[in-house]
Formats: sequence, structure tokens, C-alpha cells
Amino acid sequence: MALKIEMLRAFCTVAQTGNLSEAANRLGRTQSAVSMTLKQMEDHLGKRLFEGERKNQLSPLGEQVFELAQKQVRRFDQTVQSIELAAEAAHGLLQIVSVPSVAALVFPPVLEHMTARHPGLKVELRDTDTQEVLDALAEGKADIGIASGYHPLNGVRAVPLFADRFGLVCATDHPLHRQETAPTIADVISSSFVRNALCGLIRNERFVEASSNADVTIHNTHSLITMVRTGKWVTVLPQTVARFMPEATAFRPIADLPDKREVYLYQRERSRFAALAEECCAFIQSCDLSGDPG
Amino acid sequence: MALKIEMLRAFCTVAQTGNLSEAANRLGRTQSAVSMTLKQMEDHLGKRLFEGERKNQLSPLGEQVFELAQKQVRRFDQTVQSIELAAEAAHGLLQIVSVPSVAALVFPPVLEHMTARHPGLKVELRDTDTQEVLDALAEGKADIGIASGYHPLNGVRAVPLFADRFGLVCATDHPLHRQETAPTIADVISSSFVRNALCGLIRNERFVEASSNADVTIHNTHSLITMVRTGKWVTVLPQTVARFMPEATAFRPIADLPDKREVYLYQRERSRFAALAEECCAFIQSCDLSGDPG
DNA sequence: AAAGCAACTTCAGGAAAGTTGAAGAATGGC
DNA sequence: GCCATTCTTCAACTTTCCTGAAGTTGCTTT
Repeated sequence: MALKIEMLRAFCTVAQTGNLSEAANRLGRTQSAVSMTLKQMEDHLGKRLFEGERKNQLSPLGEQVFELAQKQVRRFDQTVQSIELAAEAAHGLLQIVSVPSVAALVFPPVLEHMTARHPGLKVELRDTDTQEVLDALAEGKADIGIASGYHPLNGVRAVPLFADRFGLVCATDHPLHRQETAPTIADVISSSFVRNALCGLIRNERFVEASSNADVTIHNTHSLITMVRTGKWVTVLPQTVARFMPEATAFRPIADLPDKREVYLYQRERSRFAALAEECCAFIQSCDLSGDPG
Repeated sequence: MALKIEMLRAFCTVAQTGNLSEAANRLGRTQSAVSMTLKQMEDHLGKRLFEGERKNQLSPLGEQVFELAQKQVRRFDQTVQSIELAAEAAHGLLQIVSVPSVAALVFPPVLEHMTARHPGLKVELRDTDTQEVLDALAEGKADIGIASGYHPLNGVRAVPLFADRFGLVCATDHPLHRQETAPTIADVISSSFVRNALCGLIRNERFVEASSNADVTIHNTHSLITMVRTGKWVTVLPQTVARFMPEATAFRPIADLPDKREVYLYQRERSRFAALAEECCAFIQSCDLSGDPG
């Protein structure tokens, strides 16, 4: 039998839980059903997906399949959700996807503005990384996207939204915040520097080189803030992101790092409720988002 | 009943063919099976997907669902193919995705080099647009990718491969080729200019503005070449792409358009046959790809 | 207007796939 | 060596899916 979504889903669940009964539980099936599904899958592929007698160790092939399957399952579920959402929304639907840092800034006013003006309008807001924002636009899962950098995409209009200077983020009592002269790249890197996902956007050669052997990289913003608040660690972020940092942290430009993060607003050209998307984009552009009007 | 892949597939086929019997035929089902599947889907969503009595006109919702569903089905089939390929490949598997223009340049030597050195190695080569190259890398469907521009991606290493100047492509007997002085942006745009997908990579403000109201855009390279060969139309392409143009066409730098297309080599950091990917990347980098060593 | 036609829907029965609980086999901790 | 845990296998059962035949619907022919 051919591979099916439910087969992939079962496999992923087992791979994650590491045992059949727990997986069966999560899937709402019996253990034996899951066992048989898995056997079908292995038979079909002609190779084992697990090593050893139990299901707690993936084979190399299993690892690879797991990665593929998991992405596929997630994507499928998301598509289903999108389709169902689209079907429910009779009076209009606006799907907006953004990188988290801008989402926090944009979603509240957008939501207020659009729902007030359009009773019955359904709005879906989602935040993920730039890559997925672009995916969502390309696949028709989003009408409007906000992401870092310029990425030409068929059928999607891109306009610059704002630019945002990178700078040091550290605790207010950190030496680099207290010192009089603006810190340099060397200063920052030689402190206990934590890389983060947004650092990847900096093309500045000296920074790239200096930060390439940073020991710690944190992707989750919340954890990042926690680290910085201890006063022991510092990081580099765009200024608007730093706006959402708590009291005891501060943002400071870095003397020899003039780089900015360029944030673009993406808009699908063909969408079911084009007028709504148009209105929403106009509103987003009318907001003053830049924390750094220079 | 919940939405299933086979349901989406049936819907897409009907949407494409515009009638049930032809769709049933392609799906290897009877007409009535397809009819029932479609009914299930409409019942589930609570809305009609087609308008009128026949299945040849999608409703607005249908249009939207079609777009989502088709992408999902394609993606699913591709994932299945990847999984099956991975299972078959016992002695190594190398999945390489590239934008078409570089694919033509890179695939032949890579294939020769790698298969000669590794008997039993399976190689998968695919060409698509930059967006899908990045998707494939992000989803684990490719070990190595070649795409235009720099796009930071988690777990994927990016190194510049070569840069490639944009220039005029026209028939050899076109006035812009014959004239002594190098053509300018204004010259090119005021000729019968055909935009193409790669033009989107040019950030030069004057070019962007000038080309924004071009009447014709062609995405397919073959059609593009045909147009240029007539001698009536001209286009703008990177030099290496122009290398594959037939005899009667020529490439010429544009005086006030110094822009280059930057091509990057992407490499997944974790993959089942990491050593192979490593070797392959090294080989690709050792090739002299730039047609323009300046 | 009756017959013909093409596209689609509905229906009942049967085939295929998926599910279950119980019984059996393998493994590892104690 | 025994027991608990985990997984596989089996036969019966349920659900889902598919088919072929009959029934609608609306348009075209004569």
C-alpha cells in the first residue's frame, strides 16, 4: 500500500514518544493498530525505520524520514486548517503572517482597526520565521506577510516597511551600558555574547567573522531575555525588538555596526478578499513602526 | 469526515479538467466515486466549491481552496518520493536542487564526478525557482542547494559561489548589439523589452523603476529565447544564463547597470550522508562557474 | 414536444482498509 | 529465572471506499 498521511503521522508520533502505547494513546488508536501501520510502512519502504527491538531508537533512514514526515504532517494540518477557515469565512478573511518581532508591534493595532471596520471579518494572525512567512505567502496561506529582507516572489508585491538599526542589548547595569563611549563590535563579542536568530541577518563582515565562533546561540526570544537580564550575557538585536525588552535591559547602538534590518511588507496580488488586504496593507504602512526615525 | 489527501487530489483534478469523467479517468476511479468524494468535501466544508450545475466553474471559495490544495498535493507527492528515494538508497543519496540557470552549468560535471567516485550512489537533481530551492533545504528534501541571493536558514550553511553581471540579451542583428557604445538602461527599456523572472533580482533603482511598467513578462526560459531570437524583443539576464543562448543571440553589458546576481551554494549541516554532501560541495566550489571573472 | 445526449447524483452491494481485544513472543530489570 | 513491559500477530468486526446500474437535470436535435 502507498504511503498515506495517517501513516506518516503515526510514524512521527511513535518516533517522538519512543514507544507504541503512548503514541497509540495520543493518536486515539490501540497499540496494535499503530504497530500494524508501522509495519505496513516499513514493508512498503523495504527497510527498517527503527533499530533494536523497541521503538525508541530511529535508524539513520528513520531519522531522515522523520524529518520529512514531520514537516509534511504539520504542513498538511495547516493546509486543512486554512481550507476550513476559508470555508467558514463568509464575510471576509484576512490571513496575516509576520516575524515575531514585528508581529508584537503590528498585530494589536491591525486587529483593532480591521475588526472595528468590518463586522463579521475573520482575521488569522500567525508569527513564525522569515522562511515560513514566505512559504505561507507563496502557498496562498497568507494574504499579507511581514518579513526581514527583500525576497522577490511571484505574485507577491513587496514594499519596504521600515529599517531598524542593530545594536547591543544588555542589562542596564552591564559595563557596556555604563561606559561613556559607544561600544564596538570587539567590545560586544568579547563580553559573554549570545547569538540569536536575527544575528544571521547582519552581513557586516567584521561582525560575521567575530560572531561566528560564539559559543551560545538562542532562538527563543523569551529565553534570550532571561539570559540578558542576568547581567552576565549580552546580545545584538534590532532596535524595535529591544523595545519589548523589560525594564532592566537597555539598547545601545554599536559604533562600528551601522547595519540595519530591513523589514518588508508583502502582499499577495490575487486573494479572495483583495480589497480587505489592500486596506489592511495601507493601514500597516500608515502606522509609524520605526523606533528609530533616522 | 475529515479532509484527506485523496479528497484534495480529487478536487484538484476536477478543478483542472473541468469535468468529472475526465477527472475520474485520470484518477483511475469511476465518475461516481469522484462525485461522492467531492460531495463529501463540500458537505464537510458546508459550502459549494463549484458554481452552476456542472463542475467547470469554481466558486470564489473553490478558487482559494484549489490553490491551497494543489500546493499541498504536490508537496505531499514530493515528500513521498523523497522518502521512497531515501529508502532505496543504501549506498548513499545526494539530493541537489538548483535554480535552472545554474543547474545547466553544474549538474553535468557534478553527476560525472560523483557517480564515478561512488558506485551505487543515488543522485537526485532538480531545478526550480529560488523559493523552492530554499524550501527543499529547509524541509530536508535536499542536501545541497544553489540559489540566487543570500538567505539565512537554520541548519544550512551558505557560501557565495559566484557573481554574475546582468546584461542585455538580444539577437545578434539587433541595433543595440550593433551600435558601438554600450547600451544604457534607457536604451534597453525603450526597445521592446521582455521582463523575466530573474529581473526581480535587480535592485538598481533606475532599472526597477524603468522596467516596472514593462508590458510583457515571460517566466519560461525557452519561450524567452524564442522571443529574443525573433530580433524584435530584448531582455536582461545574467551572463552565465546567456551562455546557454543559441548562436543568433548575444550578451552585452549595460553601461549604467553594474548589478550582479549573486549565486550562493547552500549545504544542509545534518544529512544522512554528510561526507558525500561535503565532497560534492567542495567539488562544486572547485568548478569555475563564473563566465565573468572580473 | 418528444427523444437524444452529456454531465452529474444517488443507491445498494461488495471489496478493501482500518480497528480492536486477546493471545503470543521477545526483552530487560530485579 | 521470573515478572513486567513492549511489541507482534491473529481473527473478527467496523468503517470507508469503490463500482455498476439506475435516476436527474438541462441542453440540443429533429
